[in-house]
Amino acid sequence: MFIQIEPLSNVPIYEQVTRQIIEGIARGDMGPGDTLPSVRSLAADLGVNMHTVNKSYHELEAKGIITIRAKSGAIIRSTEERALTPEQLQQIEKNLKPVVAEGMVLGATVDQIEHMMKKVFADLQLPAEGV
Amino acid sequence: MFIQIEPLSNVPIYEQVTRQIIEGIARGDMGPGDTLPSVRSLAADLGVNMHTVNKSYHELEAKGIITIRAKSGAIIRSTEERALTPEQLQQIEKNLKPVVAEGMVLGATVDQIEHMMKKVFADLQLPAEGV
Amino acid sequence: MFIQIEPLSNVPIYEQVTRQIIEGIARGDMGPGDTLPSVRSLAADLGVNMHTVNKSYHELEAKGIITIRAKSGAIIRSTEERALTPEQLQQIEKNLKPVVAEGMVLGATVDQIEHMMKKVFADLQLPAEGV
Amino acid sequence: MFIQIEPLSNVPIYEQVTRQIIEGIARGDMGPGDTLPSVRSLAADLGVNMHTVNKSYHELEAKGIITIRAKSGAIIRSTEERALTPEQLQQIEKNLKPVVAEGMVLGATVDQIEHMMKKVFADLQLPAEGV
DNA sequence: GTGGTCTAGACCACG
DNA sequence: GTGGTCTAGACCACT
Repeated sequence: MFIQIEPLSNVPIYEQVTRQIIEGIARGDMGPGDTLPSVRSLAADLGVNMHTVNKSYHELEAKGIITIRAKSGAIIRSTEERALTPEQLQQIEKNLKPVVAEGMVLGATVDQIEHMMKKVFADLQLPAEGV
Repeated sequence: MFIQIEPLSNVPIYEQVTRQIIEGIARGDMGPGDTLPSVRSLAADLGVNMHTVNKSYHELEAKGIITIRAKSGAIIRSTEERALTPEQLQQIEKNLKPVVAEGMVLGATVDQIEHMMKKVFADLQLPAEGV
Repeated sequence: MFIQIEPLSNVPIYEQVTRQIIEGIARGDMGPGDTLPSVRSLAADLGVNMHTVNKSYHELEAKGIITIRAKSGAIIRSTEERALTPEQLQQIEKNLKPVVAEGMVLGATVDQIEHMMKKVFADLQLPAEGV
Repeated sequence: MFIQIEPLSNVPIYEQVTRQIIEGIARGDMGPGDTLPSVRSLAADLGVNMHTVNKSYHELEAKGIITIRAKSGAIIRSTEERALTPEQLQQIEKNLKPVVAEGMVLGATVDQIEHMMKKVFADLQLPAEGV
């Protein structure tokens, strides 16, 4: 598994797990239909408690990214199953805003921020169209 | 003051204050050399605890955005004073990444995310060059 | 067979089987004296484990709805054989209560809930007397 | 507090807590704006673990019935805030169905089931219009 | 072997 | 004092 935990981070461990699984899916490491490792095995891999991973999986389910089949495992949903609601788009904007604002205030130019954006797309192996 | 607190949000109040001050500066509502309201008056305005605003100001100072001078108040530093370090640029990328990744996995297209980016720039009254 | 399994549901598969057999009987698809398919054939039909169907049949027997005779199969009992005890009536009320209460708290009107009730009766092809 | 836990029940404790809080709200024991007891105090009252009550509260939040304000408490939302979606109405029907079907198969008449319905409404102190 | 539930007890951040 | 997070370890139900 490709997940790296930073125990000292302010970001809760379960949130770190959630994010890195999302990034793994975005990157194409895992895709729709694939099964996530069992909560216990992933917990053992990461050296964290089972409940921590469990919470992460339930967060992913709440976001509509995976489906948890009791006693059977967690499966990545297909993009078709996941409807992108206007609320979700708005949420993306809401999440983007403070990051951009802080960057600007710290002295970053629009160009620099867009360059960061390109790097993120590249890291997710996505074509950064027209950026 | 232009700050709106959402008491129901998961985001801590002090963090909401911090972000909105940053957005206010990015938007040009306030600029270098300006003095932030006193901790007490802002706390009274927002109806929150004094300690909450105090924590927010200290967070802004830690980010290098303001300077707190005992008794004379909190002053916004000029952009020249604030050096944009490579570490800070990297931090922006690090903050951008999970937002973008989640958007992609939820089914947003690169175009949609870039559109959100444009809206954020527009909201911050910044020219979105070449986007 | 008319049974549809939803593998993603939180409701255990054996419980889904049990409910749908009950609904089938209520709907009149099958009646007293009829024999349920063998555990093996139904399990094969549904693509589930034999034990799962077996558990469902034993649940139906415990509820007094069918009689399991070793080797000759599971037979639906007649309504006369099944005595409706006061305890069972009370159990119905107990099961109804949380459903109704949640509906009300979520903002449903009495009329809306009664309308749902009518739809359920209609779906079970029963005359909804005086509702 | 009016909650009674049945430790032997198949229904999980956290679910029993959830249901009885919902019934309490439906009954008018508590209303919009009221604060639920803290997870720790309710847990102590009921003789269960804090996490069990915590899970119940989060279930109530997911249903849209309460809002959890971190470090401040859980508040009952007003009915206006809670939009009754068509999905929720359909869910009520889906929950009602197996209960009614089982009643019918066990030999209950439509009248008897509607009588149970009346009793439930009465218990929730609601006018059972035209039933 | 899986996730679900539950307990006990700990430390932290927020207000 | 509140909820949030995390750990450790247990038993159960389902497949």
